[in-house]
Amino acid sequence: MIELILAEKLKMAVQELYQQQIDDKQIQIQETKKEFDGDFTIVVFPFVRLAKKSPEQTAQQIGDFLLHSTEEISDFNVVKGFLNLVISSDFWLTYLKNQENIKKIGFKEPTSESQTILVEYSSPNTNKPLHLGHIRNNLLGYSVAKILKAAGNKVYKTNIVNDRGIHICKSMLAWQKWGNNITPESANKKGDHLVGDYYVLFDKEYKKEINALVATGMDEDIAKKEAPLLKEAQEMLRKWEAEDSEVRELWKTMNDWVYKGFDVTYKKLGVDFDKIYYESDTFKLGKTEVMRSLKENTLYQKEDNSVWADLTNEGLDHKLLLRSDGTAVYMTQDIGTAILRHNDYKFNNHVYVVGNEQDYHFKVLKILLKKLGYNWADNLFHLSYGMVELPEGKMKSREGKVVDADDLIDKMVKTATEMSKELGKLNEMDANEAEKINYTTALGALKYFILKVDPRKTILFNPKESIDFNGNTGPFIQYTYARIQSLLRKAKEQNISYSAKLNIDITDKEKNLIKLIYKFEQVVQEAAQKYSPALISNFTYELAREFNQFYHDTKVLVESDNNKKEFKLTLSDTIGQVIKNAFSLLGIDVPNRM
RNA sequence: GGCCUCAUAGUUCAAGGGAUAGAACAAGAGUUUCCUAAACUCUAGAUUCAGGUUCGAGUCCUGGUGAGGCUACCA
Repeated sequence: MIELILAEKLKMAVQELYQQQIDDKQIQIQETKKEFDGDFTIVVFPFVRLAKKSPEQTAQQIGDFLLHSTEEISDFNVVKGFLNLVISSDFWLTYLKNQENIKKIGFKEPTSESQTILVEYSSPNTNKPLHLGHIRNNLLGYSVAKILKAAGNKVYKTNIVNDRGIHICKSMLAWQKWGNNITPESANKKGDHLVGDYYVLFDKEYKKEINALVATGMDEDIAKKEAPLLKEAQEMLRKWEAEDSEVRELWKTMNDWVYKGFDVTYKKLGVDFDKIYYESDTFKLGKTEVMRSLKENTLYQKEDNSVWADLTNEGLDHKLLLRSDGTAVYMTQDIGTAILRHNDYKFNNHVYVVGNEQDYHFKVLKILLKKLGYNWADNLFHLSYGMVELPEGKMKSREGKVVDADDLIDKMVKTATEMSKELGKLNEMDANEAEKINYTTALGALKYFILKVDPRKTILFNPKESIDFNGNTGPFIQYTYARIQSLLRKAKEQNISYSAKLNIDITDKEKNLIKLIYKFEQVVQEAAQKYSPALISNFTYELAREFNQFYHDTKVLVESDNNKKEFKLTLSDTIGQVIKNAFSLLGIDVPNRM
C-alpha cells in the first residue's frame, strides 16, 4: 500500500532531518483535496515543533527529502502546513496492469486466520407482514454480512424467528373468534397479510374493551390488564407452553401461512440465511439456564414465583426473566438463542442487526450472559440502526400505520416500468427481459435509498414523494454500469481486444479514476470495520460520477492512439467491475443495458 | 423524572480534529449531427444556540433549545 510506504518514508525524513522519533498517531496522510495538485497530503503541523521552523519551511524540507528518497513520488507542492505529494503516473498504471483477477477486485478470501462472524438479521415476528422498517433491517443485515465476507471473514447469516409469545396468540385468538375459518387460499391473500389483519383486529377489539371498562370507572392502566381479550391471549400462551394440542395445531397452521408469505418477500428482496432459528426451539434452553442460575443464586425469585435479575450494581434496573405463571419473556429466549449459537458456531463475533429501540435490551442481554458465566458475551455486538419514520411519526403495525414491504416493492416496480417507457429505453427489447430490467432498477432504487444512509441515523420516508431514479441513486449507478457494458460490447463488435498499458500519458481524470479503483479495497475494509454499507454507497456514487464525467469528455472508441484506446477500455472495464462488486455488497444487481 | 440517540442548504443525504463544509432533489440557465441525455455543464442556497479545549472544531467537552427512543409480567 502506497500510504504505508509514505508513512515509513516520513518517519525516516523526520529522523534524518530533525533527529526525532515519531509514532503513527502523529502521521496524517490523507487524500489531497480536489482543488489542490497532488495525490496524497501530509499534514505537517505535528512536526513544526520538532523542526523549529515555520509550517511552510517544514513542509518544504520534508517534501525535498521524500522526493529524493521515494521513487513513487514524482513531485510535490506546499500550501501552508500541507505537503501535497504527486505520485507518478507510472505507479498508477502499474497498479492497473497488475489487476489480474478483476472479477474479485476489492475482495479478500478467508484464510485459516479468519474470524467467524455471525450476522443476525430480519428476526421477524410471525404475527404480521413485513414493513419498511423490516426492509431496512433485511437490507442492512444482508449487506453487512456480504461486506464482512468480502473483507475476509467467515460469515454466517442467521435469523431468529420470533414465532411464539403473546403477540402471535393475539392474532390466533382474533382469527379463532372472528375468522370463520378463513385461509390465505379462500381469502386469496398472502398468509402474512391475512394473519396481520387479525393482529390489527385484536387490537381494535381490545381497545374497545378497555374503553368500555374505563367507562365503568376503572383506571385505564388497570383496564389494560383486566380486559378479557388480553386475559384470553395470556391463557392461550400458557396453553401453548403447556403444549396444548389444539393451540399448537392452530399456531402451526397460522405460522406456516406467515412463513409462506415471508418467503415471497425475502425472495423479492433477494435476502437469504444460512441458518434459521426458531424461538419456540430456543426458549426452553433459556428457561433451563434461568432455573440453573436461580439455584446458584445469581437470580432471585419473588413471592409470586416470577424470576428476576438484580442489575442495580450495573446501574440498571431489575429485569424480569420468567413471568409469575412460569412463561418465558423475550429476554429469556434471547439468552437461550445466544448460548445455542455459541455452541453451534463458536463465533469470534456476533453481530445483531436490530433497531435502536432495543439498545437497552442488548445492554442487558450482555450483562445477563456474563452473569450466567458466559464471558464470550463480550463478543456480541448490537448493530443498532435508526428507525424508518413517516412524516407523521413512527410506524405502528397494530394501528395499521405502516408502509407495507410488498406494496412498496410493487409500487417501485411500477414506477420503474413507467419511467423506462417514458424514456423509451427498452422499446426494442422483449417483454420478459424488459420486465427483468425494470425490476432490477426498481430494487436498485429502493435498496440504495435505504443503504446510502448511515445505519445509525433515522430515515425519513415520505410515501407521497416517490424514491428518485436520478442523481445520487441506485439507477444512476446502474446506468453507468450499463453504459460501460455497452461500450465494451461495441469494442467487441469492432474486434478490439485490449489490455492495460504502461508508459502512456494519462489525464488527471484518468488518474483519479485509477485512484478510486485503488481505494475500493480500503473502502471495503473500512465498511466492514464500521458495519456500514453507506460507505460502499458513497464510494460507488463518487466512482460513477467521476466515470460519467470522463465518459462525457472522452470518446474512447474513436481514440487514434491504440495504446490509449486500449488503456481506456481497460479502465472502463475495471470500473464496471468495481461497480458490480460494490453493488453486490449492497445486494443490488447491475443490468447490462437499461 | 432518569438514561440513550440525533440536530448541516427549501428537502434528502456526505464530510477519519485539518485547507474555500461536498452531493443529489427541488428552483433557474445551458449541452445531443459524437461510444445510452436515467447523462454532462453553469447559477443561487447550510453547520440549532451560548460557552470551552486546540495552531486549527460541523467533528471533542459543558450547558441551553428542539426531535426521537428506552425506562412493560409486549417483542
